[in-house]
Amino acid sequence: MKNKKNENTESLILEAAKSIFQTKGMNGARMQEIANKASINKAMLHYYYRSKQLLFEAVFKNAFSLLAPQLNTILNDDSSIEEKVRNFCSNYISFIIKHPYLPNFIIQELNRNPNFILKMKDNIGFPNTEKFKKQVVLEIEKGIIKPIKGEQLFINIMALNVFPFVAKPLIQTLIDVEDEEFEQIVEERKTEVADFIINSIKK
Amino acid sequence: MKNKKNENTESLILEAAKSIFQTKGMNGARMQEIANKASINKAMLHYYYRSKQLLFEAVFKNAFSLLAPQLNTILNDDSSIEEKVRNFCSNYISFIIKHPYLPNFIIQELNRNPNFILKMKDNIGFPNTEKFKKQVVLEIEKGIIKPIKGEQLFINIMALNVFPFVAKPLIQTLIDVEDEEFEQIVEERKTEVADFIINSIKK
DNA sequence: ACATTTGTTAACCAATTGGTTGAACTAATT
DNA sequence: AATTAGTTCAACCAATTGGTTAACAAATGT
Repeated sequence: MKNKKNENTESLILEAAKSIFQTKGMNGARMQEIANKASINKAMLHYYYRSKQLLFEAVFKNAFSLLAPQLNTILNDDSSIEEKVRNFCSNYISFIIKHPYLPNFIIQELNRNPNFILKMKDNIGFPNTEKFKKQVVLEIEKGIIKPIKGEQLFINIMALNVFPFVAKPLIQTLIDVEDEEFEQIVEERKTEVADFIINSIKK
Repeated sequence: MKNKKNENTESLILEAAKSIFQTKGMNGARMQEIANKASINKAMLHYYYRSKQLLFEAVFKNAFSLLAPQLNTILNDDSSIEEKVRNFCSNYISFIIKHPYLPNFIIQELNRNPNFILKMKDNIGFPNTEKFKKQVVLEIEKGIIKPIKGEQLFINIMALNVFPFVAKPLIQTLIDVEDEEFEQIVEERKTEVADFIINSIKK
């Protein structure tokens, strides 16, 4: 076997890189800062990941592979729209509270380099909205929910869940609350958002 | 009087800086690139704005002063909640279509430096949600709308309007549509979002 | 035991980048 | 015409930064 430090160092680097990239972005992150965080020499970053770009891509893929399964719960689950919405809002907000920088990181870096997501699309497990859209059509036909395009409903669900995390500094200042109260408001949204959506679409 | 080129160059720089900063952010922007865009020498940027930081702040304030009045329409207007929501969704989405990079720019840079917004707070015209919150309480008492916290309703309105622009690359890939169709979906949201909100809160 | 591979570091390098300088240019003012 | 004040530029500078190198240390295999 190899040096046992090997695996240790590699994941140590990834963890440090995750933390720096997710808070400062590709452009704001410094290789030296990542090395410091991992308590190793800067040359090691290149030894294990060759370049800043490749290290960044490793972090990004790692982040996206964490997010994708969350989205798939609402897209591929077999329960009713109402159940899915209630489940998703609660679980997804819990998930983001645990990974607060994640959605913003992904959104920001995809804006910086939009065709970067194409590399992800090939992976199995990449979220697909087809099943969800069909289900929306079906429940409308059955008279369970009011007419709405699947795409619009999906965007609304995402927006209501994710936006408070992405725009936290702006929103927090606009509604003039401190951290503690903001966290409480976000916590409330686990059910608040679900109710808001169901109220709107349920017949 | 001074050289008449003066004012011209200064606003030329601001326009170029706006374009570069809003697409690449503070960290991604290069002074040389801004100078190129303005077709002037790099030294001129420092002659008129002293430093990258100050040039950036000028751009940021400019952007924020464009956004603030938009928010104030829904916060300070005297019409009913329903009217305000319908008006705001239509006007705000039209506004962002004209300035597509603006919301993301503001959100991104506030995440990078959260206490930057405090400098804005002093300015008159900084959006304040007090009146809106009172109106929500009032319309609930009158039985016009269902119970909901003003803060939550405000966050929902913002989220549904802004999120598609902020997360465009992600959403567009997830729902698998090309630019043209995405623009059409966004256009639909001028009324779609308003209906969605009203449906949810109207008694 | 010894050679080879793998892991780690300090020092170094070339390119980039924000910022400065001093001279040249322009247009009012005296 | 000379002076003055503001404007513009080419060249330069120091610091930062991603990346490399060469030597050393620690495992591993034979």
